[in-house]
Amino acid sequence: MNISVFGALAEANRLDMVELLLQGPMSVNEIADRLHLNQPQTSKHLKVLSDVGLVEVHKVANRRIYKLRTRPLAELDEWLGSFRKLWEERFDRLDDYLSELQGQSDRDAPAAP
Amino acid sequence: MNISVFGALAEANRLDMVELLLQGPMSVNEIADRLHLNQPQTSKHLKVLSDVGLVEVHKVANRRIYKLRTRPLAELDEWLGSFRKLWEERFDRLDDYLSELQGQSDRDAPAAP
DNA sequence: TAGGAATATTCCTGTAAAGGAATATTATTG
DNA sequence: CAATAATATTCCTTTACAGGAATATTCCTA
Repeated sequence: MNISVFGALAEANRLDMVELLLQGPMSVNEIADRLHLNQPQTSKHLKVLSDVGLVEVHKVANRRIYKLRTRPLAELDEWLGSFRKLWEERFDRLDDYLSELQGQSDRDAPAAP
Repeated sequence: MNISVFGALAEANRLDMVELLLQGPMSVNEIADRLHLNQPQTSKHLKVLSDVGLVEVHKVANRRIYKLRTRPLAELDEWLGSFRKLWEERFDRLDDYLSELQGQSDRDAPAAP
């Protein structure tokens, strides 16, 4: 898992951008307008997103069209896969750990409290 | 989506902690040892994880056992769901957007320059 | 209750990063 | 080529935060 993706998404405006771009590719000014940001900030944030591969740019005449890239999100999804069993199957090794802590002596453990 | 989760995971040691805790609940010193961190740093990072709900603590005698919480990860998974179609079905609204930009006038567009 | 684990907290410092404002750059169009 | 639209970059200031070191706290045990 590329940790920089988390860093990029850890900023509110950038998270908004990513969600906005779900609607489709968009120019800088369009993004700025929709999110009520000024243009320089928008460009800066887009650069961060671009650096971590969350968006790609396409030059079209005067404008730069930013488009969401699926790859990093797919990788995030994959990473989450390791954890998915945590909530799909009941996962609670706490009890195991606790009895392990106590020297796992008492063989006849009590039922679930 | 709670953005603070991204913030918490945006730090390498904390990401390591979360992945480590996938193996099961663990005490502070155990975590510190395994990740080659000192105890104070470990406690600090665990506090951050705890504040965003990624872990929960159980007091056992002298120790504090930290355990992964599924909720925020499940929510992250759910959030990702909005994007999942991006890579599952082909998703490329760029062409649509481009022709939309050009006023969709010229029906017979030229090939790539 | 004193001593000692296990853990949390505080203080300090350096650094990364966000926002504002101004300016530079690139490309279009007349 | 001049003027202008669209976007990127730079400079500055402020703030958040990670790491180190020291210390406080909590809880067990003899």
